[in-house]
Amino acid sequence: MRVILPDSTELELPDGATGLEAAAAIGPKLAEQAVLVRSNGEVKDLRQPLDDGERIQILTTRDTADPDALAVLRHSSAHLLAEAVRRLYPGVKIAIGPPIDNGFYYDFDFPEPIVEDDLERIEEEIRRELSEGRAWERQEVAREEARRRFAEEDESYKVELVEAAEEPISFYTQGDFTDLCRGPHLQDSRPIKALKLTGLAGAYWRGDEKNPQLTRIYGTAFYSQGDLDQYLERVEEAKRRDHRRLGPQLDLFHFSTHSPGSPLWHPNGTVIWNELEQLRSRENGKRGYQEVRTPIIYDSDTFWTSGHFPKYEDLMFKLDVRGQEFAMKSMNCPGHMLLFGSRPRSYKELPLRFSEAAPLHRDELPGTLHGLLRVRIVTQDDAHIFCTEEQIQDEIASCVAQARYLYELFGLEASAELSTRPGNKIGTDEQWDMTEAALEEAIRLNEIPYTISPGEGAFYGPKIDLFMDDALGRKWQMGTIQLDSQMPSRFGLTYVGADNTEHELYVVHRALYGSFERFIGILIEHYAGDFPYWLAPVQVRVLPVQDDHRATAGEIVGKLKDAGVRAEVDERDETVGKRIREAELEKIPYVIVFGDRESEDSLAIRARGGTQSTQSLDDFVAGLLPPP
RNA sequence: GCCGGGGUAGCUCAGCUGGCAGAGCAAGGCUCUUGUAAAGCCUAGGCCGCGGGUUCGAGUCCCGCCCCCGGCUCCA
Repeated sequence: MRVILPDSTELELPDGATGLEAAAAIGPKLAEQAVLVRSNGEVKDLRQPLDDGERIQILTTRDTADPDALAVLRHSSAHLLAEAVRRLYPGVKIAIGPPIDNGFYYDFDFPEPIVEDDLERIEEEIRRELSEGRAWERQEVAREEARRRFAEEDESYKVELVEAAEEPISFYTQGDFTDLCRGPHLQDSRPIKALKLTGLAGAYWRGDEKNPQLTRIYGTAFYSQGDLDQYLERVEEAKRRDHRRLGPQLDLFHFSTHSPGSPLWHPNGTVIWNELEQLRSRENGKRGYQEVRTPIIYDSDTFWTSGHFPKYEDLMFKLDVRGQEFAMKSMNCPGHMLLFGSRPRSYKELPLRFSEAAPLHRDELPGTLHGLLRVRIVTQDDAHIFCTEEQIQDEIASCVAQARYLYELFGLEASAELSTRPGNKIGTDEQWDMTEAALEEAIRLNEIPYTISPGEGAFYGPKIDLFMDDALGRKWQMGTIQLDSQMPSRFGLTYVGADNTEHELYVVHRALYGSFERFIGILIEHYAGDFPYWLAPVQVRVLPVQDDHRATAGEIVGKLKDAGVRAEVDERDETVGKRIREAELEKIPYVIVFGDRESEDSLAIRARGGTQSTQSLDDFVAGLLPPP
């Protein structure tokens, strides 16, 4: 048989040859450094036979940054971790141990709980394994045999996995440790040059909180110590961008234990909020949205009608109002439904787009709160578009386009997730075909990378969720665009068509920032606090050099303010160097130093970061960019 | 909510096996009249997260609670 190499040359091999044999046929050094085979985007273990005509690429220990090469290294590292834990903690049960984005983990069921300090001795044990050296053997076994072996060892989680495992079922053995595993794995442990256990956490078996909680040990591994050092440095750098650190530091907001999960916005943070609010208002205005204001609290009947109580009751704050139960809204839909239903509606009014940025209160579980990214007061840039069936496609497309425009404005990169029909859907398959296709087309048209989550849509319609990463690479849902016919019918809403009869009404729920809180959190990390000029809380600071420059500096600030610039003077009795340093730490876009050498026709402008120029006041103001 | 780690001055942190609570920066005062990332001197600042317990004595040990951090679950 023959296989095709990356440079398109063909390699003649005996039938059934493995990746390792292919590597050996090319050169002994390649065989020594090989870690896995990639063919058509899939990865294969070196010990598995190749197919005739297969296009293959052999990855080696020198492909240190290749995601597949790293994954295999980390997967093998996870097995070393399991081996170590099994030796150190008799009676432990092992669950699963996959590679993940920045490392790997393995889940265990310990007879006695372990603590963080235990990681050190486990890591030592792994180091010992590494110095002894380990090699991986692959073995394919019958399901019954696999089940028997794990049952004998009392590895109940593995028995469960065997039931669900796809054929062929394979085992990998290193040292005296054998694990059920699809592979691929390294040939031996020599390429693992750097390994570190990074954390300890609880994790539910199979991700279901009804299942027992296991102990997850996180780690990471690299082909070189330098790569590990670099990775740790990147993590440190990311921590410096953390909005929970920068927010209070830049005097944007803080959290108080008197209202957990609800930020208190300082003047600086409020400036940013208001700029975003105005942007929202301008953009919605251009697209035919109408601003509305609806109540924060409603009686319980409303939430039974809307369907929020059956599903979200335990995350809603409830109130006793003179013996009657009320609740604070966790979404704007009910108010907008009531507003729409205040009088009969004609097809001539549709589409009708109501927008409102009202605070929503959600009683999120304490353990889930996370700075601005997960809060109990959520201010969505919400809107509900009431429309006919024929208008759905255009309205969805327009929402996605607006989201894309918005994100590009900030240089943010989003990814989308399309959630399709669930098992308990209502409506016909033809309707779902139509609406799912409409949503997918809108995403594709706007060139947003996306994945499909089959069955994750609401029972009344499919949805698009838009995600972004924080500084540490964690994904957060931002915008959401959801199609719905259920809510209007729950509130008995229809419209009168040209034929003078009532018709089924559709509504598109959409938020594009997602929430102001989360969006600002992401922006802080995205810019690392260096906001673009139009968002910067203080845009220009003027520093008089000596006392007798204060008067003129004050006049310059006055003129800047008249021109709409957020300017202030820093006339504190500190050296110029100190005041510049502080302006830099506060990340103010422009500093103007004003002394004997300057005049209004010739100002010394220092841009954030240190570049200096000389400009007249008028030229400087003319060069400032207005908000988008 | 669950697993693990934390909470000491406005901020960053030290405080060994229980024995008078500390540093740097920030703040306030004074001196200096200042030129593109930190002038000098002085001063003040603490319910050691909250509540209970053990002890002659608790920041330190034990129990409960709150909040924060890393995850899980959940979610904009």
